[in-house]
Amino acid sequence: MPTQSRAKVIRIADLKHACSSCSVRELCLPMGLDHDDLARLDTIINRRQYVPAGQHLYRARDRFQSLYAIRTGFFKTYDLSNEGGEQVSGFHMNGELMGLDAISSDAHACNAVALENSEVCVIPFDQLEELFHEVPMLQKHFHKIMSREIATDHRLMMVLGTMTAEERLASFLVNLSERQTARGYSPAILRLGMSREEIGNYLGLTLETVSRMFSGFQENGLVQVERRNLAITNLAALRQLAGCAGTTR
Amino acid sequence: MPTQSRAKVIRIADLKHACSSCSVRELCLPMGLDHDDLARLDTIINRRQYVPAGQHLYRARDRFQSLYAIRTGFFKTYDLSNEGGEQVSGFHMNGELMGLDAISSDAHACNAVALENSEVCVIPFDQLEELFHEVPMLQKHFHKIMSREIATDHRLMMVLGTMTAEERLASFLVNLSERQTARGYSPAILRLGMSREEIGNYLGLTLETVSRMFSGFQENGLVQVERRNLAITNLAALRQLAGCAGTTR
DNA sequence: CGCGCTGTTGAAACTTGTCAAAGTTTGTGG
DNA sequence: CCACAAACTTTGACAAGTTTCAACAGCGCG
Repeated sequence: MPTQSRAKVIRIADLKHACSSCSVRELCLPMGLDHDDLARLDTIINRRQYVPAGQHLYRARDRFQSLYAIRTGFFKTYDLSNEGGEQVSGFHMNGELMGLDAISSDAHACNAVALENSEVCVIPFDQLEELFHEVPMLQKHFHKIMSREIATDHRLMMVLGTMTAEERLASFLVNLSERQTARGYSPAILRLGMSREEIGNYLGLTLETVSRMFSGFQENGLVQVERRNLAITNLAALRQLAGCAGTTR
Repeated sequence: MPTQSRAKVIRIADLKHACSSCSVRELCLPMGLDHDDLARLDTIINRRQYVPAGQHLYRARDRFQSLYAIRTGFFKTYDLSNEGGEQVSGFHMNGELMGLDAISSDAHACNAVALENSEVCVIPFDQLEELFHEVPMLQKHFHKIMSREIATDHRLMMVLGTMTAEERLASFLVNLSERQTARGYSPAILRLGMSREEIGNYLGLTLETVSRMFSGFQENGLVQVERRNLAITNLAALRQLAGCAGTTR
C-alpha cells in the first residue's frame, strides 16, 4: 500500500488535524461537519493509538473513558459469558466506532482485539459530550451512529434467529462486500481477516460448518476461496441467498 | 390493580406533570433528574397515546418523529425481512423506550405492536435533542439508555448464537423475572403476554420446541405453567441453566 | 354449537454439531 | 536450511438437537 510509505512523511502539524485529513472521515464521526466544526472536533481527538495484530484495545470491565474510531485496520469484539463461553459480537473496519456499549455502565462490556495491525483515534467521551453543546450537528450525528448500531444488531439477530447456515454465511459475505465498497475497495475481493472459527462463532455456527459452506459456495461458482483470500464470483446469487437484505452498515 | 381505579381521579393539572408523577420514572428517561429538570422534560412530553392490544404503535418505514416511553402495558417489536420472514427483536415493558433504532434513518426500522392495552408517552425527538443543551444530565442519561440497548442486544446475540433451546428459554424467563422485579412486581409470578410462537421467534426456536421446553421445565419442577400464566418455582436452577447471566435490563 | 386460535404431544426427517483424521501453512529453533 | 511444532483448514462419518408434519385438546367467541 502506498499509503504506508507516505505516512512516514506526515508531520506533527498534520497529525493535529487528524479528522480533516482522514480518509474515512465521511464514514466516521466527523461525517457532514463543516470546516470549523471539524476543527473543534480535532481539538479533543489529539491522541492516536497503534494496536498491533493480536493485541487488545480494551477488555470487558476496563474503565470506560473513551470511544475509539478505527483509522486503519480491523478489529473483532467479543463477549464472554460467565462460563467462559465466547460470542463474537462484531467485526469492525476503518471509520467505525467502538465502545458504544460501554457508556451505560462506565465500564467496557466486551473485549476488542485487533485482527491486523491497526490504528485508532482516541475520543474522550466526557469531552465529546461537552462538545455536543457547541456543535449540534455533531450531537445529531452521534445519535445516528448509536441508532445505526442498534439497527445493525437487530439485523444480526435476524440472521442468528431465522437463517440457515448457508443463508448466514451468504449474508455475512454480502455485508463485508458492501462495507468494503463503501470504503472504495473492490466489492468482490475480500481478505477475510478472521479464522473460520471466528466467523462461525459470530454466525452461531461451528468452524466445520463454515468450512463446508465455503466449499459448497465454491462448487456452485458463488465464490473462489483459498484460505483467507476470497473472491465473490456471483454477488447476485449471494444476495439472493442472504435475502437480498441491503445490509449496508 | 388498585392503580387503575385511582387513575380516574387524576386531574388535568396532574397530567401536565406526567413524568413527575409517573410510577416508572426511575426506570425511564427522567431517571436521576432533579425537580427543575424534570419539569423541563415535562414541557416537551405533553402527549400520551393509548394503544389497544393488537394495534400497532408504528410500522417499519413510518416517518420517525418521536420516541415512545411505555407508561403502562406491553409491546413487542419485530423486523420483517425482504421475503416476509419475521423476527421478534424485543418485548418491552413499562419504563422502556421504543424507537431508538429509527434515529439513524429518520424512518422506523421495525414494527411495534401492543400485546395488551397500553399507554405511551410521546417524546418529540427534535425537541428532546434541543433540551439536551439545557439539561446535560438528561443528555448523559439518554446516551446511557442507548448504550444499554446495544449491550442488551449483544446479550441476545449471545443467546441466539451459543445457547441450546433449554438455555435460551431459561435465559428468557430469568430476564423477564428480573425486569418484573425492577418494577416492584413478583419475581416468580409471570404473566406471559405473548404466544409460544412469539417466544420461539424471539429466541430462534419453533413454537413446538418452546412448548416442549416448558413441559420439560415443569416436569423438573422449575416452573408451573398453564397457558400464559407462569410461576417460577426454582429460580436458582433457571439461572444456572441460563448461565447465571445477570441480565438485568 | 361449531369455528378458529393457541397450545401440547408424537414420530420422522433434516440440518448442524461432534469427533476424528489428515493436509496445509506458518513460525521456530537447531 | 531443514525439521518440527503449532495453528488453521478441509473432509468424512456419525450423533444429537431441532424442525417439520400431523393429530388432538382446550379455550374463547360469534
